[in-house]
Amino acid sequence: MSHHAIRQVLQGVPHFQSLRRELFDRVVGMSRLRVYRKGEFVFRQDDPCRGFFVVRRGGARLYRVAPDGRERVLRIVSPNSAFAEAALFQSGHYPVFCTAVDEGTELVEIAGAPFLELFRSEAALAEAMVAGMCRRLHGAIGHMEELIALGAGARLAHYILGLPGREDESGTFVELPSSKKDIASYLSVTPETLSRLLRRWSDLGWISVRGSRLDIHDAPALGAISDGAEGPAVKSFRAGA
Amino acid sequence: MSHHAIRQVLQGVPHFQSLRRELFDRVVGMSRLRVYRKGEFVFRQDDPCRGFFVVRRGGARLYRVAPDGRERVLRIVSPNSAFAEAALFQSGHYPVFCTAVDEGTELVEIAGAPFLELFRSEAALAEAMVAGMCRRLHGAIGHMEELIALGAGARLAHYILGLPGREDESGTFVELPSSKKDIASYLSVTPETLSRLLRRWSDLGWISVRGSRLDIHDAPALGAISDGAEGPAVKSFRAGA
DNA sequence: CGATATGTTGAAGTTAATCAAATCTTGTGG
DNA sequence: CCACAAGATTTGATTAACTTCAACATATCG
Repeated sequence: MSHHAIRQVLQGVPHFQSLRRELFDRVVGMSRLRVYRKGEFVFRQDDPCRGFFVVRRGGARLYRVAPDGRERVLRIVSPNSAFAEAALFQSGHYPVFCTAVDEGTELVEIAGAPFLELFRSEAALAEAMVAGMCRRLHGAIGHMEELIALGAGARLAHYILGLPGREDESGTFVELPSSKKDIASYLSVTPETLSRLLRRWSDLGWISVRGSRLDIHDAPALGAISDGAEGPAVKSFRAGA
Repeated sequence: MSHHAIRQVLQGVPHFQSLRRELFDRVVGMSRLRVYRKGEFVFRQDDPCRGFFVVRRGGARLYRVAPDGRERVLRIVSPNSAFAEAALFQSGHYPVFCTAVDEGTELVEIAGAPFLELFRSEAALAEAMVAGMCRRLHGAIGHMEELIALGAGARLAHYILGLPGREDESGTFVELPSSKKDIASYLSVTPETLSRLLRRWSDLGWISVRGSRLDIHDAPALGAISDGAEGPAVKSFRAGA
């Protein structure tokens, strides 16, 4: 029975934290769990929006394709995070493409129409959703600032430090949530540059790279880089007004 | 009597479009109009959030200040647009600084507390707000994509073409909504680079620059630039999956 | 086990930042 | 109304970061 799994996943999502039992159950009732193969499309740009999603296992890769075929990864969604909620309230079409990162990726899909209905009748849900979106908005702005103001090295360092770290007998490490190609696209650098940066830090003894696993040996050093040390960064201008 | 002015301004804002008369009147009732001097602070980062704003005349300049004093313009708000709504639902503190762009800038301030109360009790308002925020979110993501994927020239061209164009006996023109220094900061280029780009296009006969007024003589050429022609742009990668 | 995609490394070219300094604006006090 | 000071804008020369191009190495999948 997947209801239990669905319940478990949705409980972990901020959107539904403050929801009273009865409403939460209704949301669970309008949801279903689906398993995807690696690279399988979850939806395509301009598809009509059937609902939004929460990741249970694996990952979702949101990206856009330019007219000339180049693609840009906008977000890599990890377990327990929601995505595509905004599409519900917009044009009713998904504004991006979405594929599964790993074989066996599991997503909970919350049906759009019934959810919208519930949304309209329940202020608590509305407020929780709005709060969640504000968070996302600020996240996007933060990412934006990062990407623009800082050099490639700072972006990568910041990104790595932002990944959920795990512990091990060999120390702290993080797992890249997708291929290095995608990470590079997300950070808006070429795969070559990404590779070279990892290499440099590896040579400096700050990290070790084994496939998609990065062992962090000197987080403070990365922190310094991520705060603008070293990189080019637009030195911008001093206050005024 | 400023109520008429307030009513007039708020009617033009998407957030309140779908509101029935009675609710709209209540929103008007919790708003006040205020005039600012050039460069005057509207609020500072971390100030407690008293409410949010709509521009009636002039402009609002939202920016952040880095620890070392450098500032970055995140948004320049023009008449009939709202800002700082997100702060209401977040921590209750403004996440940025805001100053008035022009002498005599007029802003409508909608008081936060009563508005939130109304928001909680009125699903229609909630939905309109959410829709507005989704728009903003997509706007931010769009801006982000621009800033990152495209070169300085493409960003500027795109920005210019996005400004509201006016007509004149001498043709089409746009008015920069703030100083070139601020525009440069917003586009994340140095003032020097901005100046050089305008110069180049001016030499090519595509535009004429007279202070903050730009006459557009060859919009298609700018359009080509803004679509990635010329610029460096991360040539990224071809499809897959 | 071979084919295709991903990741790595090296050399060269370009964009845009930085540094330095001149010129133009704007607001102020005389 | 004019001279001056402060800031904004422009221009030139230099420099560094990152992309691009090319080629090799390593995975991954059928």
